[in-house]
Amino acid sequence: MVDLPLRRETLATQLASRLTEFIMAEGLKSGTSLPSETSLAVRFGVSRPIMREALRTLQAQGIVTVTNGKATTVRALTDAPLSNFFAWAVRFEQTSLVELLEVRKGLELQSVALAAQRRVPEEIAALDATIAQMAQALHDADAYTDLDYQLHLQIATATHNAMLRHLLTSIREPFKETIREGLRHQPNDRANHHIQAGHERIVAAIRAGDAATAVAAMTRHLDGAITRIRLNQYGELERTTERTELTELMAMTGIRELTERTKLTEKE
Amino acid sequence: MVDLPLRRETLATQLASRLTEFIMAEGLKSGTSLPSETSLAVRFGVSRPIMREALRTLQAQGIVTVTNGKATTVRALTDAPLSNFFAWAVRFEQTSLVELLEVRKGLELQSVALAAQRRVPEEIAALDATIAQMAQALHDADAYTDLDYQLHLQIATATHNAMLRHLLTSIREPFKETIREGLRHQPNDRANHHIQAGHERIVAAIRAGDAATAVAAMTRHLDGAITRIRLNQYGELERTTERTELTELMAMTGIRELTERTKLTEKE
DNA sequence: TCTCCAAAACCTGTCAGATAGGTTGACAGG
DNA sequence: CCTGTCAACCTATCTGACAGGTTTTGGAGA
Repeated sequence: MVDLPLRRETLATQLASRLTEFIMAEGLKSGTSLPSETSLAVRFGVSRPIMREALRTLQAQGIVTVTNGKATTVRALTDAPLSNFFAWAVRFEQTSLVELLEVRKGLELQSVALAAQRRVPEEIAALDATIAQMAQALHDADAYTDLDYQLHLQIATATHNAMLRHLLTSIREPFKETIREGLRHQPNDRANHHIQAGHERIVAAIRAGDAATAVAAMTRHLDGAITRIRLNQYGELERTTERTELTELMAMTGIRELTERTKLTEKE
Repeated sequence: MVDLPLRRETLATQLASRLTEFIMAEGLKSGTSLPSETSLAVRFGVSRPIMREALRTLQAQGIVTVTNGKATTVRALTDAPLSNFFAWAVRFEQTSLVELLEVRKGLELQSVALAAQRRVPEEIAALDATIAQMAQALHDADAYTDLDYQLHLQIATATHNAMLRHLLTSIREPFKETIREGLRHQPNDRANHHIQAGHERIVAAIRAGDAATAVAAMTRHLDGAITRIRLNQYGELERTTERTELTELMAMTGIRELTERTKLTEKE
């Protein structure tokens, strides 16, 4: 006798799978309407509430859009599910921003590399425009943060890899508020100019189509920072030479007390 | 007059947000039980079906586990939502495996780099054990595929970055079946040994704690392959020298007709 | 008094039926 | 041709009920 329970999945869970198969089988493209809840419920032999639970699952997975009054439609791929995931991972404190930043580093490096290889003139122009705006927003933390976000997004777009762009967009969101806070509490001219210089180096390399240099610049922009956090954990902050980069990193990761210590050190 | 619609969100959608806030506010850790659907429905002033729809949303987001008979519990972070996302992106044909492979490259490079820096003796031992098994499974496509998956997972684990591991695990799933198929249809001794040698180089660098070499080895394992796909698109396959690496890549991306052409070329 | 088992209590799973409210298109009237 | 109204259809939400799995508890038996 087997003691393995059969069909442990609820109807709604099974339905969710069936519905995605249904969408695939019918070859429904994004924007296409699904049959009404009632007819779907009849077709799959379940009650309407159960069908609704299944549709909510698909909605949460970003597969369909449900609107009152209209028919449910198939949705184009969005980064909403990814954003949700990263946001929850951080909020639930099962993932630190440092961990996320390490992942982001891998993605950003691949991003600049591909961007340098594939950018078209319009994308270069857009990058230049953003850089110019950033130069004028050096003292406006809010504006600068938004432009920074925009710049990295434009780089990701220049890769012509939608999945990479989705991931970078989503993974960056949890940082956004923290970066802004960091910049607000630390209006440091030297640091700001240093950050801006880094951005310009990256864009210049992309413009030149020089992937290796672009990666190097982005690495300098992100990498050293991560290791310096760890150095600091071992009490070796004082030996760190390039404090401005450290400052930038702290702004990104929201490590406040470290910021305070740096300020003190700098005043001496 | 503003033409912004007011409160377009459904009760269930709003509830999903409220529930995550509720979980956070109560400081519920993974494994903790939530109140019953009925009591939650009463507490938030909605009917039970609506509360169920909200809980299904959280379930789809991987935040809770709903089990018949038991109370709903808060769930530890899983890669299920990510796997879902990547699988759907590929199945819905909005993302190509090449795009996914480019993303994966960024993650894998960061993965080996961190693994080389942070691996502990037990992890080195595990990697060695897997490599040894792979050496003996060179002619068993199924076994080799599983071991390959296991190896990359072990590397990701050695980064001690759970988020990176989640992403790599999830992004790899869509490839799995394709890789297996590729290896099955192409029992090429030279190619197999070449793949195995690449794996051994990677593990050796990790063992030595040499991040740069590890990245180089992983790059050789993944990178050249991507560009060669593009070269082939421009009809320059014949000029490509290292065909075994190309073979490996095709197995990974499931480009079958390319495989056929390579075979023919090799026979000459 | 302690052990064990069965029933009760509680929980999720599912259904039927009904009402409210948003969306669209057709059609009549200006 | 434009406009306003109505009908048809769709999602949003609720009530109430029953089925079936899980845990708890209380009583019978040792």
